[in-house]
Amino acid sequence: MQEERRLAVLRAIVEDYVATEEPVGSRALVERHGLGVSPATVRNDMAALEDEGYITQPHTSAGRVPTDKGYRLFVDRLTTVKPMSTAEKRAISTFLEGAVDLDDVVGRSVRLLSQLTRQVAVVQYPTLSRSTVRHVELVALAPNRLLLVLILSTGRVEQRVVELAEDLGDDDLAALRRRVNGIATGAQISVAVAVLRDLAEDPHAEATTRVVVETLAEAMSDHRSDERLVVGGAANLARYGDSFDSAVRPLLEAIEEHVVLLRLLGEATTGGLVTVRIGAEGPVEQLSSTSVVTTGYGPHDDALATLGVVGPTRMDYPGTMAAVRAVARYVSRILDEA
Amino acid sequence: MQEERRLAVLRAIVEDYVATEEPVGSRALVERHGLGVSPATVRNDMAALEDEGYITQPHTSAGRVPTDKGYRLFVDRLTTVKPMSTAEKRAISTFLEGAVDLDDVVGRSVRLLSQLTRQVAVVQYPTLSRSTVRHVELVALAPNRLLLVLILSTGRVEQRVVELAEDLGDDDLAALRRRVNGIATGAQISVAVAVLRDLAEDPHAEATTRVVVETLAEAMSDHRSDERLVVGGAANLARYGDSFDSAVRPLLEAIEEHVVLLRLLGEATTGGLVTVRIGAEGPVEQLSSTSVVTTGYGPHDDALATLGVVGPTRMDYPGTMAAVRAVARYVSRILDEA
DNA sequence: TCTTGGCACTCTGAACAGGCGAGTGCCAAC
DNA sequence: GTTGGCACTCGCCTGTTCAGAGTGCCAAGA
Repeated sequence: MQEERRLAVLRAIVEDYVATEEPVGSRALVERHGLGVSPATVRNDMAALEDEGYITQPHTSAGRVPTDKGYRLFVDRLTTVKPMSTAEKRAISTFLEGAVDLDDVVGRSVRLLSQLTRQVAVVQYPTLSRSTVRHVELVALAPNRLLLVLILSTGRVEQRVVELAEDLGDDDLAALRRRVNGIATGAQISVAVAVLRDLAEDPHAEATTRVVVETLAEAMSDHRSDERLVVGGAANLARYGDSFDSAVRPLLEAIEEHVVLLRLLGEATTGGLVTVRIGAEGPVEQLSSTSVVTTGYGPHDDALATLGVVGPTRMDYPGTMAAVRAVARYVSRILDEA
Repeated sequence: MQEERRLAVLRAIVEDYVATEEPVGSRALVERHGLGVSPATVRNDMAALEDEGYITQPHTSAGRVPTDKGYRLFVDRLTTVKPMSTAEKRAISTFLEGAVDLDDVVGRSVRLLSQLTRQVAVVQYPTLSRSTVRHVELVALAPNRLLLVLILSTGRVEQRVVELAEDLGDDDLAALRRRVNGIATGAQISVAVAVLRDLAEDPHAEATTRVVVETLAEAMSDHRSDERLVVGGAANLARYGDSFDSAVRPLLEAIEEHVVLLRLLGEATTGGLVTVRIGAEGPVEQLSSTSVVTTGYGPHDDALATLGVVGPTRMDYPGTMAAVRAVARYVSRILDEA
């Protein structure tokens, strides 16, 4: 039972610190939370918690602040992800409902997430590799220039221009279009790429066919698109105010470097599970004072990509986790419909 | 001739202040620039410049700092936009050369511009209204669902999904495709929209045709796309360091609010002219300590959109103007080719 | 009439000292 | 195991001092 109270004290410390951004002392703690014991008792508990590494004091005669380990315990054992209110749910769903295409869905998600959490939001575009080809279109820009348009099941559109060695008639173009679509349409990207590559290397095939097919395969396997992501809510960084150098600067730099952000997002998790990485647990050492809350999303509960929030270790974990989970769920549903 | 020297003094003050970020005093001035006169003389000139409002001192017994008016004079009369070195030119051109599509061109331009200027770069997508339709593609997702893909001369692709009241056979689809392309392909957006709208309102036309045509017209006239822009180099804000609240915060907020940024970019200028708006000259009062350097770009010297840089009033104007102009020129050339 | 050296003056920013208060740790009593 | 009491430790705030940078102005010189 002391054990229980100690955890209550830790939870109270975390909550107060997140709210006030100031080290929290024993007196304030008993006053604000109805702990039913005296400050002295709380002090004993605090001393114990400090011994175990869950909290520290910035300096003697200051209140206590949670450590990364403290936040970790808080998230693992003390957090019940609070469900969103129905009003919030409705707001989310109407906000996302109006999207006209994939870009729009992603854009809206970032904005929504950053506004809900008042933090920096990151949304990764759905991966190509697991999606299927919906249609390939070939448009003649000139007799010897072709625009390839690749439309995927996720709603993404890729385009490439190819120069041909020789002019191509309308009939040839139509035949090529039929052929390519015969191969690719409906197939999974990975499969389509393999077949197209084979054809591209077939010495019996026409040069024109080969270059077109090769470019298509390239466009499909181009991992640039896997790595596309959108960031929003950078203005929320302004609220950091203090700790500019230690927190804001590296984060701003990470935001520019999408490669770093991708590492930060990590693997997509499925089934409504939310991943929380606290401080130095993350893969980027410059960001040792920021936490990352992510989850996967995609149609049919297939985690095609990751979305989440980056913020100070001192953040409202329950609220952020709830928001991330909710947005992922609604975005997935929208992708279902499309 | 004193007049001349005074201007030299102003130029020296601006250059030194931009370089050191510190108020510049009379002694430092004569030492660093070979002005050939004594500090006392410079002091007299400074007093005159201050009377005329070109410089101020933050407080008595500090050096001088240029005012907005001072920067204005500097830009108007004292600046010779220094041409880029051939190495820089080549770097720019190879960096932009590798772009595969419009998104890529825009993305690379932002990155390039922000790296060249070490500032926040903004690139607006080419406007729809002046571009022409290259091709319209209709893809049957299901018998009663159609994906419309609209390909424009600028390389932009718009897509929409329409639900049809009744199923559509392959032949009907092909006929519709021919018809729509007959109307739109090659036409200017504004013309195409007008014709399509007419058809959409024609009571004799089939319902299916009408809904498709209507959606297309909508996609074409959708001004969302005019307003799309990409921002990069926010990490450079970290270099502000001081003046966080007065400069960085409002800028971060503006970066999120694309509407504000669009106002900030203003009208696109043609013919290699670079617009410079200094401090409060701009339309956004929160950004009274930031300057904006912009120019128009587009194929065939047709200013379809604006691109530029946002930074502190205390910036390297000659260098920034040169970079903005150079990037605009190269991007325009690339759009020419496409 | 412009330039220059000299000099008194002003103001900022850094460094330092002292007092206040929040918060702790420990101990003895319950 | 809990509680009240008490001495103690620091960080923060305030006030003061001081050096340095830079100015404005004046009188002398070109």
